[in-house]
Amino acid sequence: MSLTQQIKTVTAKALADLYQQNWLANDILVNATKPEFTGDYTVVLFALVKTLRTSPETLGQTLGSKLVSENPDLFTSFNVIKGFLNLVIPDQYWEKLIATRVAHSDDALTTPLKEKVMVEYSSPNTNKPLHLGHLRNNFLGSSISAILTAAGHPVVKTCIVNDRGIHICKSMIAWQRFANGATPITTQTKGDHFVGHYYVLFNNALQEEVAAGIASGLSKEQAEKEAPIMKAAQQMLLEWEKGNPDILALWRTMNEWVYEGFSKTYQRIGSEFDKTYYESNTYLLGKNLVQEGLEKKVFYQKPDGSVWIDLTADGLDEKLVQRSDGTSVYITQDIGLAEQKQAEFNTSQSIYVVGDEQNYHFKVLKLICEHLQLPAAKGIYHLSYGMVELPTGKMKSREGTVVDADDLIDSMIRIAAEKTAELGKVNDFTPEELASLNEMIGLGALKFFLLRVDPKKKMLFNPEESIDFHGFTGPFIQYTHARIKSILRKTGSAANEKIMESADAEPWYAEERELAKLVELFPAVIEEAALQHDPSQIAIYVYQVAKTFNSLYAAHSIAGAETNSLKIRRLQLAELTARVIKTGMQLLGIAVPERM
RNA sequence: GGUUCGGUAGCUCAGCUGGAUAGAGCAACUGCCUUCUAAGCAGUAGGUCAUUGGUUCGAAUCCAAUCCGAAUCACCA
Repeated sequence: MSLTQQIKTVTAKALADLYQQNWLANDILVNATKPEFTGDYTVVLFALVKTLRTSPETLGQTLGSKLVSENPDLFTSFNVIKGFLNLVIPDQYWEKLIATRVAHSDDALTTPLKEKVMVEYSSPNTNKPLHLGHLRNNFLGSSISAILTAAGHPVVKTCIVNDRGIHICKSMIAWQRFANGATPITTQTKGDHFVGHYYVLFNNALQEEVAAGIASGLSKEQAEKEAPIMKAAQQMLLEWEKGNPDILALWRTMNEWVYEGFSKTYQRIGSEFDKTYYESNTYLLGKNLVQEGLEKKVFYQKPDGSVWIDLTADGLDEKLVQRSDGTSVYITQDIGLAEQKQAEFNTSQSIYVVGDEQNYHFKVLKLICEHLQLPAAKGIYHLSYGMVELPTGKMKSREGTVVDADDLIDSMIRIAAEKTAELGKVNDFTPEELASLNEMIGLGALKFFLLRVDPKKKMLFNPEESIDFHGFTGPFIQYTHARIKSILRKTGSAANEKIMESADAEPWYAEERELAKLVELFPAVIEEAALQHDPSQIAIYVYQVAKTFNSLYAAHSIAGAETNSLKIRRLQLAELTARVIKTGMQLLGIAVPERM
């Protein structure tokens, strides 16, 4: 149990004894004491005063003395200021805490097994390479999976690849017309970029045709509809659906090129999946559910044959679930896939990591599944995240304002390499070690940058300013880890040393105590991040840990501590800090170096 | 227009189950490397928490209205 939880529990018990009133532990507000006051944790009394009908001062004194006298292992003293009961935790508590923690190899993961959850993320289209927005998605998806795993949930990671549809046909048409048989190999291009290039060529050609159409007197919409290359793409989609072997062969080939490119990027950024679904296999799912919905009278049919659901009672609109020509729409496929995944993995929660532009879609998806009384309905959870914007505004692939994922990663690593060379601290590294370090730092900076912000919020990426290796950044934390490791290499681990218990034990310095408090919090932080589906809480926490350690480092010598017991204490704290940083960063998908 | 989300320091972001004098990083300015890694530490300066009203012992946090911004409301995915 966490320390604050213990404080809440004993406080609730004390209140019950004193006033014969029952409080839930969680009704009691316990905060970290503000630095300007004496104490470590503070019970806020105002809320209690009302029902107990005493003054805050009286309650504080009564409660404080009872708490201290009955829990000598938790509190040494207290003071009451206004409505705040400040409690002082004894040094022995911290002494015991680090001794226990340092003896366990696993700092975070003490939680029992919980329900199985599914995380679906990444979900790329196969007509163009990944960009910055996909990176936020991938980092969030892998991080939240790691966090849930650490919190005790078995996790199934899935990915749905959008491998069919008009957008792929666009790349295919353009390739047929403009490529002259070129391939990623002949052009020495990464496959996803190669295919993306033809998507761009398609749009260029379309623009020209639309311009010509407008010039000849058509409206913009008409011109787009009538453009020959667009018609060709639509024709191709029909052929694909009919199973035209030539089209299917080209489609397979081009998708393979893309997958080859994707897998390189995925490997580099550490995205992996237990199960990959392809839309070409799943897009017909859900059709039977339309029938079922009609029978259950959840859906209704319009005269033209289209099928709808009326969600006005839920505050939404009427929503189409099947076209008048009998083909299914996006939402229908999603219902079908949700069912399939439920049947296959039977998870209690299914988390979809998808941008907030689809908030409405997922609201509808969940509602329809509920109306159909599908087993999957309850567990659907949309982990909605905000768009990544540039100083110039939203990224638009058509306008060429996207930040390409591979390019960005390369440039982050290049900058890391420049910085590493400039500092010259690892000149003895082999070229391989150096490359791996720079990759660690460059990717660490990028991942941390994208994960340190609350997922729900949109965020701004400024290429000039966002690439920073100082302050609240990945490299800062990696650096702190390397720094600790450097000390431990020189002194050896103190994990197995025992601090002599003596009456005149060294008192704890403020910096040491702050660090111990943070270390104590780690499991609770993981729990909360898992509950909120929010990696940024881990990022903020790990940063605090690193910062606090650096303050301690600057204020007190660790290896050269004044006494042996102080030295052991600080070494153990340092070792725990390194471990917390390492596991914490792992939860963000970020590796941490021994030296940098 | 409806719905949803957001507006906190020059910039990027924390804080939001109501609690003590609103915090970090970047940028600016001062100091600190002859012993543990200066990708660091300590400090200065920077705020009408969009606005107005309400709820109460207490509001950045809750409620209402207004202003500004974004997303969405397709027989697209």
